[in-house]
Amino acid sequence: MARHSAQIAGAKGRRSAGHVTLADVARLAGVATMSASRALRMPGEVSPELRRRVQRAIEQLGYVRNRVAGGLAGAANDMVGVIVPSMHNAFFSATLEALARELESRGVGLLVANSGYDARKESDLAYALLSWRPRALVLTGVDHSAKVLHLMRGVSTPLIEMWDLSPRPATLNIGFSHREVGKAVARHFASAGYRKLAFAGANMQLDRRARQRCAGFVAEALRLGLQRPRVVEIEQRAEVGRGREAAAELLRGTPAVQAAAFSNDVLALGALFECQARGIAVPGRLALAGFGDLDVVAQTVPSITSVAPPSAEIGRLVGQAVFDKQLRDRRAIDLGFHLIARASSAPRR
Amino acid sequence: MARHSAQIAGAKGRRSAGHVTLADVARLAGVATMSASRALRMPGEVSPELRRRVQRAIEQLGYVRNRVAGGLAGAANDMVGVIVPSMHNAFFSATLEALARELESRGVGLLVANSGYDARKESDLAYALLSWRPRALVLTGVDHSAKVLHLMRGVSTPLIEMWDLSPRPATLNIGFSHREVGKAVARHFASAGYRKLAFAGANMQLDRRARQRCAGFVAEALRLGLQRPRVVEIEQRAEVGRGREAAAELLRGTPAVQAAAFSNDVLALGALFECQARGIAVPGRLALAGFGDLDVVAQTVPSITSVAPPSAEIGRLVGQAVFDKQLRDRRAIDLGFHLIARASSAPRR
DNA sequence: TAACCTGATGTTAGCGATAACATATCGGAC
DNA sequence: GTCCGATATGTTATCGCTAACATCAGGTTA
Repeated sequence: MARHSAQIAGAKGRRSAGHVTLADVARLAGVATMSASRALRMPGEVSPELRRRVQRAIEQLGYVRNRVAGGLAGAANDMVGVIVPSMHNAFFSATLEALARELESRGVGLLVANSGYDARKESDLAYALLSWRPRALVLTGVDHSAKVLHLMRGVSTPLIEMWDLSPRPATLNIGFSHREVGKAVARHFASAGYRKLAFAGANMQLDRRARQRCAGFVAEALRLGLQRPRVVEIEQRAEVGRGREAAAELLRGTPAVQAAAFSNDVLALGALFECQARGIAVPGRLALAGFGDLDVVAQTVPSITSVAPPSAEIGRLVGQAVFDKQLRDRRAIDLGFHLIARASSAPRR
Repeated sequence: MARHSAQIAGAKGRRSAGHVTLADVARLAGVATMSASRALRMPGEVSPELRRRVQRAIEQLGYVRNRVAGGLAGAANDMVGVIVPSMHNAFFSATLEALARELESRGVGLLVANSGYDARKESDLAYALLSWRPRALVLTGVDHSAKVLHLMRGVSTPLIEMWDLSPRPATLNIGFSHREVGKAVARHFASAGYRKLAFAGANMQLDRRARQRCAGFVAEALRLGLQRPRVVEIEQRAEVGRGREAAAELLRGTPAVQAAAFSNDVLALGALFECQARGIAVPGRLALAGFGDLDVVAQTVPSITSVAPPSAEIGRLVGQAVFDKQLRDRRAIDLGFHLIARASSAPRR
């Protein structure tokens, strides 16, 4: 490790290895390190002359601020850690993008990790992220292993949970009720005249939110006096191919299902394609509804009914909560959702 | 927030604010701070007794390692900065996921930012990421503003460029040739008997890779003696709706286009839906091909021909390059791509 | 028994920045 | 001319950890 940053001083060579430090800048500018630091962080509080000299030295040396050192020294560590179950998922990407935008505007970085819906991995990742001393830790969902909660007890980092609401939140929850989503879809089908319903969900053992949507759907159907919806569980991640299989499965059974809700638009899309391949009329013979309001489901033929979650809104609000203690002290923020009725579930007859 | 984890612990309570430090742990364990540090980082080189005592103290106090301090002290700063044009894009998500997996296995974090295809934003973000002193900086593409390159000159951080190959790489490039992709699609159409070709691309002013695919497509069509393909430029981001519009536009012209390539599967998908809506036979009246090999295009009816980029492979290799200097010294790694012929471009007649 | 390893643990001195405090410097009021 | 306060800059002491070196047993070897 290069340690001799000797600096002949008279001839001001740049350190051969490593980065330029603020002290190097200050030396070149002929001022104290602290003055250089101030010139950078509070340009309004130093003389124009000092500002100019420091600026010139910075450009000359190619100095890049070192936030690691800054973080240690007491300046807030400007980073936020986020764990999502999957980055591949368009929902979470939209949230991440909005969150990143919100944070960037205040010079805060985004440290992301994905748990792959694995609780054990989630707690490992939470530890890893906390070891960077982020300003806040953001987790997806509200059901975490005891290990994660125990971890959080030892540190002063605020925890924010997103994309779901807990019945009894122990920290800030920003999301919406997946149970209500399921109920809304069931009501929608019922009011459009469909009586024989079904629900197909992927990854429901691991994805509590999908499970909740399913439970809400079934409960509401029963409450409305319909027969208990058939539930098809797919033990894998949501993929279009799985949606096709689920649709094939639903079409096999008797009595015939009239309307099927899916835990995810990706599955609903697959179901539509399966119907197209078999020449089954949608919604005539089978009505469909998804979840997520992916760009694509509005454009299919027929277009697919879906529920739009407030993905970007969640990201934005989480970003604000990072900086706003008052906001963080609210226990739960329900951002709601929108059911968007489209051709795939047009009223019967 | 529950704060009173007071720990009467004999006499020595935990510091009222902030986190537990390694010194606290060492004190409780009755050893020197350095010994605790060693017990954590090189458990094989300390006595079992010491390891046990430190471990117990850590559990008792809920100590969480502070990598910020570690980073400053000289241990490699275990973080990698990545800038992608968009997180919403499934291609880059797959790369990020693979990269994250590769890094996590070695305890390295992923600091991500998205530039939104904006060069100015990219250079700002590059600065912000570098200020965390990452182990490496990973950028998407090979065309960066002079500002970014100037920035890199001042620091010792390795730069890795991914998802494209430069004709004269100045740093490690891990990707494939987008020009070759365009050529391959043109050849595929030609060999399937299509003579009148077209290319529709989104965001081509900003997305050099899409531009290259287009250029390759056109060049190859000409080389094969076909007439110059019609090119439709969409001045926005790729969306399914834009694909529908592009298809409508293509179907309007004369002479009739027989086969259309799209810069992105999302557009191709839209084009298929537009054809479905208008009752236009695919591939009978119009053949289609996309790029990206999204999960969904294999399942549509008819399925859509696409080019599969090595998204995950790129992430994996970038992850390896971060740790492997020898790998990094290679200038370019061409991972190639696969054209997957499907029903949407089946041979004519 | 002294000189010499060897392996385990302790001590010291930073890493690069910033908070808190100390010290100019200047103009104006008396 | 002296004293004051306001503003601008410099000094010192950390922040929490780890590299490098120092120390100290306990067992060899001659």
